Amino acid sequence: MADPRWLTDRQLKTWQAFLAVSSQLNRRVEQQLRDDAGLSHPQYEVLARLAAAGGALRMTELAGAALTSKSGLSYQVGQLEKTGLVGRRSCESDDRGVIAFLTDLGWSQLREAAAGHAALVGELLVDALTAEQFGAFSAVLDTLESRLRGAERPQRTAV
Amino acid sequence: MADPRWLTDRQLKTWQAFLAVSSQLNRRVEQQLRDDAGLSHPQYEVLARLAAAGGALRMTELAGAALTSKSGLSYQVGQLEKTGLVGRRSCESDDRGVIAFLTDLGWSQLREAAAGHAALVGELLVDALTAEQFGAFSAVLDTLESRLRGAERPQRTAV
DNA sequence: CCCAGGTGGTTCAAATTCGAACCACGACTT
DNA sequence: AAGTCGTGGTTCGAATTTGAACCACCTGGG
Repeated sequence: MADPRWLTDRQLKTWQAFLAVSSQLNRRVEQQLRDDAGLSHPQYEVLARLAAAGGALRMTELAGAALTSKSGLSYQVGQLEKTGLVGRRSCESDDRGVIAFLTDLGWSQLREAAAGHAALVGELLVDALTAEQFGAFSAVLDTLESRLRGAERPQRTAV
Repeated sequence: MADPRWLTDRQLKTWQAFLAVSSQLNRRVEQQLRDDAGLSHPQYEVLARLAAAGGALRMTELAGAALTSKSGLSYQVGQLEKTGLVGRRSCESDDRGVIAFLTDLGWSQLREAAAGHAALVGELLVDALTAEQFGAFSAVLDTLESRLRGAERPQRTAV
């Protein structure tokens, strides 16, 4: 193979900044959720998704954005079940299916955690940027997201 | 406390897109490194930092951008030592210190992994965006990074 | 009806992660 | 020189993560 591709300093620096920001943001959010509501970030995500879907969702749908693996999801839902924030019931139309749903306790815990979470994200991500920057950032993420979704395993470089 | 802050749909969606992109990118990179060179992403980061510093660095410096905790770093360096990619020697000027350094094998493994890594990051992050988008993205990350570094624990919301 | 193949979820073992506790040493006081 | 405090790294146990193996069930074809 010919001359392999290299990244410019700027490109490399950007990539590293992305990693650093990502790691730091996660750390902060994790800490806030832990302190405010005793939840881990993955757990909060589960609750939030359930709430966004009206309170119940099939496991597969929950696994959607793949913030975690299938088994990881099973584990977290298991933890949330132990603490009584969600419950499981089987799916009527498909006996294999399992539906996770928010309990009353789950709803209220989520409500509590959500305020602090929104405040933190607002502070770290929104307030830190100008409206213009935020718009550009948002657009870039959309682009990247769809690009990433598209080619799971780009074996072929064919255009 | 008065009316808690809420995020707009757009803001929330952006935050979620960030999480998704971050998670997906990590997954891809992890897979490439594993396939190409049998390294995990944290391990690659260690090698890359060592190389960037000329081949050796103190543990503390390595822990720098906090992609992992102190103990996590100890663990990974331990793994790399087992496979012979790095070595440890004590620091002359400070007996507490430990200096990790790249072995010859480490250099060559890194060289191999680096090409594929650069290609992948180039493809997923650089090629996916217009030059203009990339510039904006880069600027935003710089802003966020410095903002995150600044206030470790924003107890006070004072403006 | 029965079988092959695919999907939805869980379970298992192994690897990794984190924070807390810990040890050894340097720096500064007295 | 002894004492105290802060720093650099490692070690420990507990929690989490992952992919692979597995089981139960649906779907389509004989």
